[in-house]
Amino acid sequence: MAHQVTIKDLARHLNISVATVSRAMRDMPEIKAETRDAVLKLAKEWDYQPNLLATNLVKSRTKTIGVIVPDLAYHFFASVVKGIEEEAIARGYSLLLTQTSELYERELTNVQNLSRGQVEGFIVSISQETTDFEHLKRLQRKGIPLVFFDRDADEIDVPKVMVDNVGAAYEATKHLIENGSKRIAFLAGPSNVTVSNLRQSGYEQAMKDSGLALDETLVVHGNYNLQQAIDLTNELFELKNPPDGLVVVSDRLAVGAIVALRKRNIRIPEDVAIVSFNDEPICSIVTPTLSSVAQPTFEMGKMAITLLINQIENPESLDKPEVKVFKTELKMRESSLRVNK
Amino acid sequence: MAHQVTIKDLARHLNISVATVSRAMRDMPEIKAETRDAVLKLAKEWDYQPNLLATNLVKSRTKTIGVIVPDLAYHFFASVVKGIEEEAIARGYSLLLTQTSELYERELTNVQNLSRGQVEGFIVSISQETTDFEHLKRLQRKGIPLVFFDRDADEIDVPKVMVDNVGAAYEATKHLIENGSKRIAFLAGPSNVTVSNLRQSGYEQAMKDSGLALDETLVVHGNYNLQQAIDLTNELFELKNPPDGLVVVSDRLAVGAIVALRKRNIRIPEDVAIVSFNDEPICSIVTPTLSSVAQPTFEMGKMAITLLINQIENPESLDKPEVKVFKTELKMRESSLRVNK
DNA sequence: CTGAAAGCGCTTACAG
DNA sequence: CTGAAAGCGCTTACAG
Repeated sequence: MAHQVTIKDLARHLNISVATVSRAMRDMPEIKAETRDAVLKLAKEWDYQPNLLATNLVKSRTKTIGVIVPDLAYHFFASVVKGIEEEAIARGYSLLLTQTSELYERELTNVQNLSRGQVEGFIVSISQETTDFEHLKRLQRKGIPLVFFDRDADEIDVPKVMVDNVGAAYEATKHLIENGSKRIAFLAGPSNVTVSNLRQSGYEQAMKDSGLALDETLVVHGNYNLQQAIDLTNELFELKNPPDGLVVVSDRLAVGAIVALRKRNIRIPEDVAIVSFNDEPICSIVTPTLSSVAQPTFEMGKMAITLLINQIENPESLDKPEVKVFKTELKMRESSLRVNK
Repeated sequence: MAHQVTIKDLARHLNISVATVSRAMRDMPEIKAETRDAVLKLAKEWDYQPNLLATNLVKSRTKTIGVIVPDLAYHFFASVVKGIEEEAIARGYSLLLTQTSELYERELTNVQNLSRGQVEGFIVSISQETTDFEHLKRLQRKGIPLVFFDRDADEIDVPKVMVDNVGAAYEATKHLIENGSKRIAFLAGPSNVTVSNLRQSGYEQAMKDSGLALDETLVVHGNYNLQQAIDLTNELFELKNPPDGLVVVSDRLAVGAIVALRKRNIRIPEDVAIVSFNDEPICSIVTPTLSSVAQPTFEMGKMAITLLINQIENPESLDKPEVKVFKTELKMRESSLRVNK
């Protein structure tokens, strides 16, 4: 077929104007039933559907939202995206879904491309590499609505969907302490990722409050790479005075830690108790099963898009941007539960 | 800010025509350097970027490809998508990424929306539920290029990126037989998923060729749900004559089988040897480590988009659509290796 | 080197 | 109930 069929083709064939075809296609009440039926019949026959680019251009609306996440292969992000998607469909919006693979460069081009008229707003969780937020500030300046979830930029004042990372880490650390750990290490993410830093401060607070020593050598930073988690764990357990508890910033890293500990024949939880974050399905599958802090990912996704659509549909609202903080839940499993303390 | 800045705003402010602004923005050689610089300077100052909807509309090109997969939370799909993405970026194309959540309805609306001028072609892996292929045939009729990977529609003759599922399953089954299994069950996917059926026939062929009985009660069908895998495994091991080998259509299901077997205190691989498909990272993490058939996901993604771009850029080519079949590799791990047969 | 005009495929006052 | 015209924000022959 030479070209896609357009409204003009239909109009010519039916000997009516394009305006009438346009109205008939959208079932506008003023169109005579006969005319409408003829248009619809031919449209069906010719597989005609209005070109969205044209429609969006004239309406200056796309009803589309850009979603930018670090990596869809992370269970956490895939799961939040599912929540975003459900609500988007329910409210008649479409999603333009992109991942940055944790690269600043990708984040930049994704934001720029999508902001060229393609989307009405953004939901973003920033990449590990991102330290320059100019591309996001530009959105603000242009008046394009933006919502952060999980990984945000402190200096950008927009609605955010977060969990109480400090409190969650505090609770997780306390849990290890209650189960008899005294020398607790923290396996952190990259030091520029806010989420990791917040969890670290919750950990530190819990240690202090329990009168336990804070040993700087017990806080180690990695990215979200399995092999690096293994290496860092090995380093920790080659210390003269190795830890007897481990708070890990994510399940992904905790699994690395478990693999390393198994190889070293260090028993979990007897020799070292572990708790981590995200409660991915793998927590119930790995041996020993892994204690982890669950986040309400689906609800977080729904909230993120709700806040965004609010901005889109009430642009004049002068309210201070809301920061929604969701409750977490510590799921206790074998890796931290010591039967005999 | 009231509205996004357009080419007209720049033209008016600089007292030149929109045509000149348009040319300057694209660095066309005929524009005087002075003029160009003035335009670029103001564009930068005002954060102007050409509206993509308008550009695409007039060019009748979007340089964008629709990617429709069942679920991005499946490691296999996320990984193929990464391959697609790399190559897309390298060739100057963008991706419109959507997931169907295995729902036919979503697949339908995704295909329809994107085909309204938004993309120049599709890469699709069909959902579990899909049995009606009309929406995809429509793409063909409209001359919109289409490439399948992994899960295809038999009756639609377009380029496909597959692995030799029959051969891979044959090899996997033979491997179990060589390790002493005689009564081997097959934990299949939904009976309308081609990939599952192909693997099943490879399994059956290997059984026959080895002179082993094919017992219909040992072939059970599930979807890709963990709990169902557990249930099906339990059913298999409540048979009077339970299996001593298990070929599982995917790692996701195999993990369910392992969980069920652990609970029943059935030893792996001593009592039952297991091999599955996809070689997800979890295979090296679960206890025992899981033997699995690896597919070159990244290369498959690159091939899929290469075939698609070929179609887009050489629409007149009359070649018969290619079906690229990639080699798999059986990764042998603890779940199938019996030291003493 | 630059501009006026036509056009991409639609929608929407306005008129009749 | 329908059509002609203008316009969404661009690009591109064509003319000068």
